[in-house]
Amino acid sequence: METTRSPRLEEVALEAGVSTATVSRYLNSPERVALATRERIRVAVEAIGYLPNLNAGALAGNRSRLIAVLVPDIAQSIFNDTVEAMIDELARDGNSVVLALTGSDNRRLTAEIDMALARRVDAIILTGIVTEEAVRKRLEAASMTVIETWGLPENPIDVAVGFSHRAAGEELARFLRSRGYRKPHLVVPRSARSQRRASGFITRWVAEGGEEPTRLEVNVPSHFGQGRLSFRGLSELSERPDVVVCGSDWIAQGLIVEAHAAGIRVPDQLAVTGFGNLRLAGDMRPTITSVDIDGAHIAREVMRVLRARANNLEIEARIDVGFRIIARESA
Amino acid sequence: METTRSPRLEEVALEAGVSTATVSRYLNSPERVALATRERIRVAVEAIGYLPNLNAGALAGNRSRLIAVLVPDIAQSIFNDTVEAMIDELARDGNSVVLALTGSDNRRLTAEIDMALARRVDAIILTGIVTEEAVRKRLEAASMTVIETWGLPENPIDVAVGFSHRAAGEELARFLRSRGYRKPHLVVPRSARSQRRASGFITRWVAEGGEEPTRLEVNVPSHFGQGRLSFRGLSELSERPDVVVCGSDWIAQGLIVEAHAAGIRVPDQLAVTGFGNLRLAGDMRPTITSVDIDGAHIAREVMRVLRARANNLEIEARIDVGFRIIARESA
DNA sequence: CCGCGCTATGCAAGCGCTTGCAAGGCTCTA
DNA sequence: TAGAGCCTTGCAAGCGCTTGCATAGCGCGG
Repeated sequence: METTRSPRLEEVALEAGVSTATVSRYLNSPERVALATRERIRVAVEAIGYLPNLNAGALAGNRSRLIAVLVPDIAQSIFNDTVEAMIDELARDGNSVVLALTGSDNRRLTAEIDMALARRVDAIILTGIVTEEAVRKRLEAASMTVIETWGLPENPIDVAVGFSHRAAGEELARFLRSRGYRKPHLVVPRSARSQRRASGFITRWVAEGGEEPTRLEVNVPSHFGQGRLSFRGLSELSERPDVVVCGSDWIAQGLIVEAHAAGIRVPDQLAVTGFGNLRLAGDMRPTITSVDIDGAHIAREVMRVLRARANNLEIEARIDVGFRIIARESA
Repeated sequence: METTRSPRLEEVALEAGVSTATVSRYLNSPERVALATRERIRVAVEAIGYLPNLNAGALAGNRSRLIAVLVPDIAQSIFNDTVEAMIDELARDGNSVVLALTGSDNRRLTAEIDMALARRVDAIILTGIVTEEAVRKRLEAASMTVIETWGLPENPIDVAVGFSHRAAGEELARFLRSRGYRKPHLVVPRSARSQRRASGFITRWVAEGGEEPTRLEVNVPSHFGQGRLSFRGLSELSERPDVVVCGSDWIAQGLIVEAHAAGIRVPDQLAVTGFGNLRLAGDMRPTITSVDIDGAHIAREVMRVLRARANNLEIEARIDVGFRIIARESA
């Protein structure tokens, strides 16, 4: 583990016969350095094998190029596509992502936010809406770029990039109604988002003359196994539903597998919808009708926000990326 | 976005009537500060709402408390459990994780390694073994803590925490042989790890008197849809296998679904095994026989390595966390 | 009552960059 | 040919911490 200290900017400057200021400029905004000088520095950097010390840069420049991304989990997360797309985009711009896990625990959320602030990250990206008031306050007090994704609250802490879960629920209700279903049953994960969708669904469904749907709540994160359990729960209902609206594709998938095992044909005897349009939704047999959220789109909008902020430009506080119902075989 | 600069160590020191050195010590090793002083500083920190600037700390202390974790992807990754467990453990120790995505592209891997070095991370954690020589060299040259996980190479770059994929393959061969299967078919993702397992399986299978298994290669990351495709591929074989050894639980799951759709009973007419023992393996119908890798165990060992390094203690270069075959209904 | 060995604290020199300011050198116009 | 204006570069003052070294205070044995 004994190493000679890694080369500093100064060594490069010496080698190239310029000042450290010029090398710094070359590294951060090459267009401000004359072409010939650029080349000399390039050669020097190469020769020395110089790698800048980003911590020093962050301190001096008050810009860390570090973005905190806070998610509940990654083992079983509907956000993974979005997070992956964001990390890709951010890396392309020379940023690094500090990924922090919050579970569904506000204490952990708070702790991770403090950590992010201590790191002086350039922005904090949250998946989901922050409901807890204390957390909101803390974030607002920091007066930094905070991006809430996947949700679209009335009053974002700073900026929100997402879609209306309520609208998604309503749209789904309309869709199923138009397909002639009569008796939906909702399987709703205990997250603010899912609850909102369910609420939208019910409102719309009833408004269109349907009778109040039955519902079952399940824990988050939702997973395949819950689908199976949910199916069993159906037998306890006084009347069997004709369509089960699941809070995630995993639940839908599990439910379909269990239905088949019980000899029930999907969608003939029981229709099913999922949410998230994970890859498996299109691969499942039958393919699963789902609601698609374009993670790459969210990532691009997040980048747009970040770039706007970097250039002191104005940006909308609420960016709607929408959603699409993907009609497939299961409903 | 106009803010007054956030409070510095000095303000806290002033408020508490001590020097910045003492506050710094309080923050980093409280036991070195007298009890009464401790309390005064605690109150001052609280009153001021002080959050240390970790970038400054990293620069001054030559310790970033930043750990880079490099994975191919997270959208469809068998490592997610392990990564999640590592992030949890690391956060508990006051570290942050910089998550970088490398795909299966060596250029990206190299770029992300450089980024990690520029950040002066305290350690780099890789999932999977680094095969590319240039990358190895770069990492060795950095002479820092580098932990390769999930694999167990003969000569780790620095430290490896994982298991022998070859042994896992061999063990699976032995297991299936003992269960009386005669004609296995392998579905092998194009990753070094999977290839190694396949190779171990074949060697062992043949050594035990079996005939050379057939095999199908699939792209990484593997997913549910490939399972379905793999099933269809079976019909092209001259003789139908009695067990399909899949490179991941997702493939196994997809294959089972497709088999059912084709009216083939699993495991009666066709047995299936997965790999990774994801949650769904236990939830699937039939439940999937799989190979369990204990992500939390890997995470704990990684922490042990990190702590040993922090205290300049010796640590084994190869830490075997093993694997367990979980026999379930599907094979 | 002195000196030794601790413990608790302070002093101040960095850590390796970025950037505001200023100056030198050019080009171009009037 | 002088001045204006731009481009390029250097100077040097930080950015907010950590930590080696020095010092002060204290208890205690001789």
